[in-house]
This record gives sequence, C-alpha cells and structure tokens, in this order.
Amino acid sequence: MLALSRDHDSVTVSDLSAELGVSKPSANSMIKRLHERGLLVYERYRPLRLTEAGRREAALVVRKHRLTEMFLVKKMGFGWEEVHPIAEQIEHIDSPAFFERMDALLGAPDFDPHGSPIPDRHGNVPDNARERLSECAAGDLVKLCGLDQSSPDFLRYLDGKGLQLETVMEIERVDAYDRSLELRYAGRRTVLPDSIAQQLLVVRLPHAPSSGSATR
Amino acid sequence: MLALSRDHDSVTVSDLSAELGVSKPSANSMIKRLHERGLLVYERYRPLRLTEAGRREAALVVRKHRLTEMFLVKKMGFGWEEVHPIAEQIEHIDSPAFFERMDALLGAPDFDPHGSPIPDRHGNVPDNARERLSECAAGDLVKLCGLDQSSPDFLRYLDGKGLQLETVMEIERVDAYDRSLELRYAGRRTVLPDSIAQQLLVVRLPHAPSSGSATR
DNA sequence: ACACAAAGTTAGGTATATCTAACTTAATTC
DNA sequence: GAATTAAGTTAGATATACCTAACTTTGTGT
Repeated sequence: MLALSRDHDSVTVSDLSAELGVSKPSANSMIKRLHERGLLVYERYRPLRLTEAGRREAALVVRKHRLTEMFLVKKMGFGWEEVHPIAEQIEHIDSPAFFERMDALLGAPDFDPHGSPIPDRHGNVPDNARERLSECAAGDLVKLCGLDQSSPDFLRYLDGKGLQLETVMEIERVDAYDRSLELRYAGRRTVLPDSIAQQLLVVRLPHAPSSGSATR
Repeated sequence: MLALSRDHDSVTVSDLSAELGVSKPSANSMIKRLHERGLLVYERYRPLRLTEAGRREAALVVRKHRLTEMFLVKKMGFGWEEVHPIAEQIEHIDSPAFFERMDALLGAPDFDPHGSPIPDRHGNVPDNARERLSECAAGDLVKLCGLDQSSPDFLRYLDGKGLQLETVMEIERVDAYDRSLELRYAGRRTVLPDSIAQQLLVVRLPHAPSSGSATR
C-alpha cells in the first residue's frame, strides 16, 4: 500500500492484487481485514487510502527493511544489489531490541544504501529536497544521493559506471535533442541517457570555484 | 525432534506434541508429513527416529540458530540471556549467503555463546569431550565450556556468580553429604549446589603447578 | 442519457492446519 | 494371561486463506 501510494495518490484493489500476485477477491478480503484493524479507509467501490495509523505502521516495517539493508552493507559486507531479498525476510522479525541495536551500531542513519530515507522510530520519514538528475542543466554540480529504482541489474549497471551514492558529478553538457548528459566525476567522463538520469536523485551543490575564491 | 532425541534416544508423539504445544493428532499429522519427506522413520504405534537426512536437516537449522546467537553476542552486543528468542526467528531466514557471512565474520566458531556446538555446513556436530562439573573431584582444575540448559534465569544466575564460559575454576572441596562444591575462580570463592553443578559442562585441565615446575 | 467496459464484490469451492471426541493398539499390573 | 491404563490414531468439525465464476457498480464515450 505504502509503496503504491507514492506514485498514484490513491490505490486501487487491482493495483494491490497485481502487486501482491493474488486474485482481486483475495486482495479485497485482505483490505477488509486491514480496514477492521483501522489501518486503511475503505468504502465499497471507492479507492483506498491508508489511515495515519496504517501509514505509520507501514513506515515502521519500511524502517526495519532499510535499517537491515544498511546493516547488511555497512556491517556485513554485502553489495547494495544483494541486500533487498534478505532484508525482505528480516523486516518481519519481531524484536524491537534487535532493530534498535542495528540502528545504534549504524549511528542512526537517515538513508539506506540506495539513498532511500529510513523512517524514524515513530514512523516519520526524513525528507531532503532531492531532484532528478534529468532536470539539471549543463554546468550544475550535483551529488548523487538517491535512486528511484533499485533492481539488481540497475545497481550493477551503476557499479559498472563507477557511480555510487555520494559521488559528486559535474554536468558538462546536456544534449538538446535526446537530453543525454555528459558527466565528469571521479576522474571519468561518461554519457548517461535521459532514461537513466530520470532515475537518479541528486542534490545541487554550490558551483565549483573555477578560480581560487574562498567560500564567503 | 533433534532436541528431544538428545535426552531420550527415541521420541514419542506425546513428547513432540507437548514440546510444540499442539494436540497429539496435530503432532501425528506433522510426523506423517515429515515421514513423506523422508526425514523420519515412522511406523504406526512405534517410537520415532530421525533419518540421517532428517538429522542433517535439523542440524543445519541448529547451525543457523547458534551462529545467529554468536553473532548477536559477539557483533551486536547482546547478553547471552537475551539472544535465544531472536535467534529462534532468524534461524528461519532462507539465505545461505547471510549465514555464510555471519560464519566468516565470526571466524567459523565451533561453539555458541552458551557453549553448545555449532554444526558445520554439512550438519556434522563438533564434539569435544566434556563432563559435568558435578562429576569432578576436589583438587581438579577445570574450565567452564558449556551449559546443559540456557534459560534466561539460569544465565542471569551465572552472571551473578561471575561465571562465564572459559572461566577456569579450581575445586577446593566437595561436600560429602550434599555434594555441593566449593570453587575458586577469578579471585572469588563460591559454593555451588550439586543441582547447579550438574548443569555445568567443563573440561579438565592439567593441575596447576603449585611450585614452579615448568610444563615438560 | 445510455450502453459498455473496467473495476470491485459476493458466493461458493479447495486446500491446509488446527482442534475435540471417539476409537485402537500397546504396555503394565495383578 | 486378563484387565486396565496410557499412548497413538482416525474421523469429523472449524477456521483461514486462497482460488474461479458470476454478479454489481462506476464511470466513460458517443
């Protein structure tokens, strides 16, 4: 529900049934159960919305998932492309102490290894203003800080380009016709198609001082 | 099954049903399912035995459980009395890579935080010759290396006595009547009742050289 | 405003895992 | 060795989570 409501503001029974790989009647009865638990707003034939309690409960599961991904990468040496299926299982472990310990060992991180925000223990999601790389202009200096999608293939593609979170990139040129970007970062020069740039979330940095001008 | 077959050599339906907290018919049908999967030997009205395949499969779950306990204690800072319920959940995670990583980070330990042996990745259980503290005699020098029981209360009791795995103890005196033991270790002198000593597994060490005699 | 397609719902069926109650087999005691 | 008791099993009920097929509602296009 929470994932689907990011894109479309209201979610349909069909969306859920497709997402979960179950029939529509099955999705329907799950929805009714969640409604009885007060986690979503349900009226027959109407689109669905999470209640605040539902959104919070979902965010707490997301918190466990993303903390786990971070732990797997930072403390256990996994690559960012392998952690999702493991975290999907561990997120269902029922032990507040376990996840609190992870959080503490990681230094209470705000973002997971894919740059997605980790909700706090009350279900509030930290939000930083990020924009898509595809919306930036030539001359901009930006830092990669999130991904719109985290499929293993995509992550390996980025690995192949030497791109990681926190990589600082300078946009050299934007092609007027296909909107592909020519970038310089970490001593390389790369061209990314617009389709990829749309999936990369960045923060804009103050422009690099070309001559030696101290900040301030 | 595996846990129960440690004590009694053959296991009964009632034992299992009591252990699992389900009715005997439920235990019975579980047993039949395991029999169909070739994991245990079952004939109507006869006692049960694990097959070799069953014993191995069970040992691999125990491996995951004990590796997890070790990881929680050594890498995440939990106390030995808190890890069992968490490990009971994590042992069911389906990810060979996850447990391999744990094993590697821990340096392939042979024993868990309670001194119980960790089966290897083929389901073989390392066995070291251990005996009960209650069977030792005055004058013996022993090292605590395992527990027969690991309930949180028992573990906290041991914490209170300053007893941990690897603690080396000298047996000062064994009471002829109640068989309680007077011990010296870590700068303390303690009396343990026989009921406790029966639960402590130790290895016997060569006697302390009272005068300066070099080993060899 | 009506028809029609898409989405949502209900009804009813199947499979599974549990239970209780009744029955069968095995083991023990006199 | 027969009777009694404990253990094991079968039969049948209940609850749950899914399914397919049939039906209802909504909303859109002409």
